[in-house]
Amino acid sequence: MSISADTLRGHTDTIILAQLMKKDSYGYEINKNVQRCTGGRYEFKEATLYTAFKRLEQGGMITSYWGEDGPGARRRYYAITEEGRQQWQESSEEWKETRIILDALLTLEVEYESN
Amino acid sequence: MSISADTLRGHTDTIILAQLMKKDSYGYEINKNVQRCTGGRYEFKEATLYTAFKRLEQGGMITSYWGEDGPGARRRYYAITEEGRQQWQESSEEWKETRIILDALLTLEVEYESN
DNA sequence: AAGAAATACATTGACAGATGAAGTATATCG
DNA sequence: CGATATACTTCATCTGTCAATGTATTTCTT
Repeated sequence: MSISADTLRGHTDTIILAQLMKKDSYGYEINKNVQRCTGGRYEFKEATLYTAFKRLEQGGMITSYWGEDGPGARRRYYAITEEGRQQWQESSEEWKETRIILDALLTLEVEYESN
Repeated sequence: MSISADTLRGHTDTIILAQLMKKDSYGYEINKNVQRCTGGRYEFKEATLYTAFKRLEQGGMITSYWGEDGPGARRRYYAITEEGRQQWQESSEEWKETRIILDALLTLEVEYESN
């Protein structure tokens, strides 16, 4: 089974931020990581990925720099900012909440209990 | 904390189908149910809700009929079709998969293990 | 009885995120 | 030498969300 994009829509930015929490990285590598982490069930379309980088950079969540000129194609590396770390923190908290709510709404087996 | 719409985008149709799995219902009631189930953390905007009904009906997932003329404003009831039930089944399976994958991607604490 | 609030549905235009498609460039492998 | 992998970029288009606006009825409040 592969995961439809609309289901993950809205999580794109947080997924990228999560990757950058570990270390600076670049588009291609991040996408390979996502593929690996999901057992090949999901990958970003290139346009989605680079659109997200632009959005995140404009929002001050990440900064970018060109990698050293080694062999191979040039890479643009991204680094998460302090603001980005906070954003990731908030988004992943929200995810935990969302998960519970969606369990309730999609299956209707249980009602959501507030704390 | 309330849940941002973008995070739930893509789940709208499945949430509605889940409600209709129980019994026929109408827009206003479904939305009140969603509010109740989420402890007030989420509700559909009206335009979103009625857009979704139209989409689902055009896709053959639901059918609709006007409620009996009782007291109160007229209500358009919706009923889930066999196709809709199958769709709900698939979508909620997908949700279980998605949940695991997003846990991995958003927190990066674990890698997704395929079966 | 008058006015506010709740119930109930519908449409339209604008906006944001995702994406197909196309393009640029280098390195590696057979 | 051609195919494939690596790596980034932009643009036009599509889809779902939603603010705004409108219609209509009933119930609650004073």
